[in-house]
Amino acid sequence: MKRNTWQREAVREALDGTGGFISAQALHSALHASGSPIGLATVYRALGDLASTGEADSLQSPDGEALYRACSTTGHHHHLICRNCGLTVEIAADEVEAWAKRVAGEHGFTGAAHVVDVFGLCADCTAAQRGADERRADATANGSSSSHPA
Amino acid sequence: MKRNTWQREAVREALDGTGGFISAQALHSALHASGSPIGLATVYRALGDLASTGEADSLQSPDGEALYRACSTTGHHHHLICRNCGLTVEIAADEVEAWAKRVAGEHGFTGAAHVVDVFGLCADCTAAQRGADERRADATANGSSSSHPA
DNA sequence: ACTGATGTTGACAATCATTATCAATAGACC
DNA sequence: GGTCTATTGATAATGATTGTCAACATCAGT
Repeated sequence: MKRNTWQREAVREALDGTGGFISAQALHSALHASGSPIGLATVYRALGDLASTGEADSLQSPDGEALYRACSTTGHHHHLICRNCGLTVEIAADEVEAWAKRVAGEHGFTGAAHVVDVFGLCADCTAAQRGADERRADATANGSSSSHPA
Repeated sequence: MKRNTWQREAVREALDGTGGFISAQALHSALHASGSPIGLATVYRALGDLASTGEADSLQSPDGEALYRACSTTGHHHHLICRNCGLTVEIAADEVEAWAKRVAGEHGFTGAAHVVDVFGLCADCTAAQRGADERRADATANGSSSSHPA
């Protein structure tokens, strides 16, 4: 049988209280910081459960960490994520759904699923960044790798 | 200075000889199997280099592994990947590019980048699967998790 | 409220991918 | 060939995640 424990609730609430995506480790730290003695393994389990129930979305950060987020829509949707502050906006993408299905079909693929996420700098971070850029004029290119996203 | 070593060539060729995406570990095993004494660390380094040069694309598998692939187009493109056999088709997605840029703009985001990949079953695997489904009538739902892709 | 069966927890060990270390090696240019 | 130094590779180190298992807490029935 499925039991309700304060630990699971704690994880759910902590996740709700977070604007964007957060890693299991970070969420555990946050909970600890706010006085909860919850164990790391439990956080992982709770997040896994939430993700499989559809109550939370998960994605892989470019450095291989799993990130979770409590989403308002239980249905299908995508994300627009600020790569600086983590602010996340849920977006519908009917066009893209259709496109994915069509492209898959054109190549004989069935059971099409897709991963679609947009990363960028939110308005606030863009402003902050611009300020920073003006202050320092070092033209050093950023060394970030992560080829695929573009 | 940048030196040319047979190791880097070996990795490049092994990657070229692979249809779809492959993990660093798997590529290393493959190289070993074909008699190359190349070291694991070197495979990681070579793949990292290829990825940062744009000669290879990389993405995160749902279980947190980094997968690499030698792509014909050095420019920007996306992938249609068979989740069963790994067959990969490169696809252009101008519509999606435009969509991503527009959505980002609508929410005040700048520097929009995106991750767009379509997973499915290729024609061959679909056929094979259908055959298998007919043979066994166990209606057990698949237990796969991985919430987000849809 | 009491109790028993069992789902759940949490500390820790184990695993797995990836990165760092560093002495030995081998390209590139003379 | 000789020198300089980027590169290699065996191994240790790191970091995220999962497995283990005894102790515990929850829920249903009383």
